[in-house]
Amino acid sequence: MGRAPCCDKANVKRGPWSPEEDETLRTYLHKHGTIAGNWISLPHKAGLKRCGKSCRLRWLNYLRPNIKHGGFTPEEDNIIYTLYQTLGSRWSVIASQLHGRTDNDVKNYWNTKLKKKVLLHQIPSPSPPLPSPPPPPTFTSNMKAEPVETDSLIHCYGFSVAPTMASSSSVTMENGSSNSISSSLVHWPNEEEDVAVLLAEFGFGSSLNDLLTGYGFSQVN
DNA sequence: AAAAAGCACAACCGCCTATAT
DNA sequence: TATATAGGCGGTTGTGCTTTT
Repeated sequence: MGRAPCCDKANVKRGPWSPEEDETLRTYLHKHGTIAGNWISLPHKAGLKRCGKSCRLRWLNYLRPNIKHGGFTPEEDNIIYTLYQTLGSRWSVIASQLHGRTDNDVKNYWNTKLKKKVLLHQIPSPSPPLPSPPPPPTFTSNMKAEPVETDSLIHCYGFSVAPTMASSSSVTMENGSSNSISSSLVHWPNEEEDVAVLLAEFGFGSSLNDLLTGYGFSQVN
């Protein structure tokens, strides 16, 4: 049995949002907030003939305050390119490092413009090519993290990055052998959200310093 | 001026994950 | 522990605008 659809597609409006619908959604969310109730029931409560997912997307990508559209700066180009090289197409993580940008915006920008710029070498390569990450391990037990504080500043592609907490964990493989995984919460300067995925995903079997060095970071004392 | 092609971006689709029951 | 459900995400498509022929 497949998953039940999130809404009755025959009875919801699709396609571009009208200014009236935008205003209805904006007014409702200003009054009730985005966490009151849930997105699925929101359209009915707000009086919209839309799928809840569509409302969520419209709010997050267009109506939310402080959203920036278009006009990406060269600095933003570099950030996107750098993070794309490191993380791949993890647009939500990349967008979280750019104030006011949405994952959809960054994704569209990459697919329509930035990718071509890179092919035409209009974006300077910021560092030697990154090594291929090892394949992700398969876990058979829960990880136990042991936080290790580190206060070293690290430089990468022109960014100063401070790993606020490194952790090493013991993991048992399917074949019974054990190994360790290093991860770090990386805080981008002037950003509220940490990039926890940067090292955790690829860090299997290496120390934190080995990882950082391997990915083009150089330590600054 | 009209048609075709290209482009930008909003929106949808379906899968995966987290969480509640 | 299993199942159902909502949220979140990345890939893809649709649509309208602009540029080219």
